Amino acid sequence: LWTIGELAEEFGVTTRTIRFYEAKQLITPARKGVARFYTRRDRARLTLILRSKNLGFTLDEVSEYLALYDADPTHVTQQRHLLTKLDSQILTLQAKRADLDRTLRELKSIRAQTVEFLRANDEPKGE
Amino acid sequence: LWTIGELAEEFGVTTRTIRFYEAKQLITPARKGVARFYTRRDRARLTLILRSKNLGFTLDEVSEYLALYDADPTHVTQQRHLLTKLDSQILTLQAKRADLDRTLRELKSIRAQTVEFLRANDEPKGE
DNA sequence: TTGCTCCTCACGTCACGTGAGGTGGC
DNA sequence: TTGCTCCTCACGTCACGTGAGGTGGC
Repeated sequence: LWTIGELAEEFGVTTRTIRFYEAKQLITPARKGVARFYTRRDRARLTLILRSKNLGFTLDEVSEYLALYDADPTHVTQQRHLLTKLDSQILTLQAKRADLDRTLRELKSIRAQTVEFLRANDEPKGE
Repeated sequence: LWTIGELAEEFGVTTRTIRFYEAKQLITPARKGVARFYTRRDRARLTLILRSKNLGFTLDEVSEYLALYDADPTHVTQQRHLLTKLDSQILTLQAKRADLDRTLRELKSIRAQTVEFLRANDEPKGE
């Protein structure tokens, strides 16, 4: 079991952030007295939350996303619904990756031009 | 020249969003009377703003990013500063892409398992 | 005159940041 | 007793959303 401070430091977020996710019912830690204690499952969910947020999803979307992981594989209709959500999520992420790659190419191009400029205008003061 | 409504529809944002970027001094459209009119330069900046935001940057960061595009290539020290910023931005984006690829692989794995489950449990009702 | 798009406040929302003030166990 | 970490309000902030009420030109 981990304390909120340990988790916060390990994941590079504030304790406020972790408590906020609890208020949104994304994580439900155990209590000993008034203090919170987190299990391995809570840590796994926090990993998924932070990664999803880093990809630009809202906490409502993350909530649905977490449900995909918890999905009970009993009912076929449920699984068909899951498949639809997965496909749409995958398309969204692929579009985002295309944006990201385009921006990276542009930045690298600007970088190359800058390096070339510096090479050309480098004043050999030390000689 | 474009009106704010034309730009909003073309870029899939609200007019409120475009006016907000003006308040943050990211875009400075011309005025005819009280109405705003946007040039090709304004459109180009809006493209960069929206793409950067989609990658998770704040408007303050976008403001710096736009400055990289406008950077006057006259002074060497300025260019060295630009190079530092470019390298840090490139590293950030590469980390983000790693996160994105990891998530995509996981979603595709869950998808494959779901498809397999549906294949195995498919009830041949129509026969 | 009626529609349409434009405008300026201004309050609401989401995801936290940031103190304020207080409690519990080594 | 002093430190440290934990706690619960509660107001502030950022990037807009969402009306409220009003103006201008085809």
